[in-house]
Amino acid sequence: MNVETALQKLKEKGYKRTKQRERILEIFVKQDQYIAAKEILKEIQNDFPGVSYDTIYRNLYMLTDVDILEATELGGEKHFRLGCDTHGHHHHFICTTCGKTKSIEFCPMDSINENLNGYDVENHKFEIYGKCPQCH
Amino acid sequence: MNVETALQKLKEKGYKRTKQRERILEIFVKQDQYIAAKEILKEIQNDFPGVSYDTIYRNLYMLTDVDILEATELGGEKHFRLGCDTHGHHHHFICTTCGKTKSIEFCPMDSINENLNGYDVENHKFEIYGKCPQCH
DNA sequence: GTTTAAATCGTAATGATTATCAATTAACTT
DNA sequence: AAGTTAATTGATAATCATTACGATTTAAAC
Ligand SMILES: [Mn+2]
Ligand SMILES: [Mn+2]
Ligand SMILES: [Zn+2]
Ligand SMILES: [Zn+2]
Repeated sequence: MNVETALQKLKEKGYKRTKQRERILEIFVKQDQYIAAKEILKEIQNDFPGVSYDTIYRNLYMLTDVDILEATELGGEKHFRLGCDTHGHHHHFICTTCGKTKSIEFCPMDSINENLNGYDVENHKFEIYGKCPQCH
Repeated sequence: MNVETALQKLKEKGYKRTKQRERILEIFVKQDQYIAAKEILKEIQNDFPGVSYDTIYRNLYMLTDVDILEATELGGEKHFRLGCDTHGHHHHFICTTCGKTKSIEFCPMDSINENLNGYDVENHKFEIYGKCPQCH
């Protein structure tokens, strides 16, 4: 997904177009990896020295909510990345050094034959952690 | 695993037997669910009004390190549970209301045929979240 | 250009986790 | 049983991510 597509999606949902949002989206579009909130803040401060953490988190959560970003918890911090829209539901290998990801086109839920009768499944997480070829 | 077995394991590793450790282990042995650090603190304060958070965390991490406990991140907080030693490597359904778990005797890594050549896999996480029959 | 609700900023509060260090204690030695 | 010592704990403060909030600004609709 590119920045304009994302901003279009936001417009349709009634969100305003702001310079800060554009900038946040640019950061994510550029890199295929999970990024922590403080890294986003740091990056944005180049253009907007006075950005508030409130602005960062509010937007990250909002963008996750409208499925533009994906979130996960890495090393006790929330990390975000641009959602993959080139294919369907899938999972990721995540490099514990640089945060780059590789898609895993396999969902273990499809293979679950455990008896989960009586259980209400709301969500699931399958992530593989390690070193990518560049960091290995 | 029971408290005495766990304490024996600690002894073999050179850790001392303390009342606080016994108490922490008792809590975990009693319940088949993920518990947050602050809940452990609260529980232990009944017997040791002055326990320090340092004692709680140090022990939880140490017990995880020697494979007596398992840890995971739930809702932004570290949670711990007694490791399952009745069967081999497996995963869990986790109730998002009460923290109780159900073993899932299936590991998606066994079914991974993705090409991960050049990637160094260190770890993986597969968890299913939802409501258990009691909380449903 | 006016209006208005959304968004941002500046700043403070919260809450979990980590760190420090003096005092205590379990386990070993004599 | 008393002495020794390193591990452990308690009291407390620091750190760090995240959340909260009122005042100000701004995007976008009219
Ligand atoms: Mn992907
Ligand atoms: Mn289990
Ligand atoms: Zn990498
Ligand atoms: Zn439950």
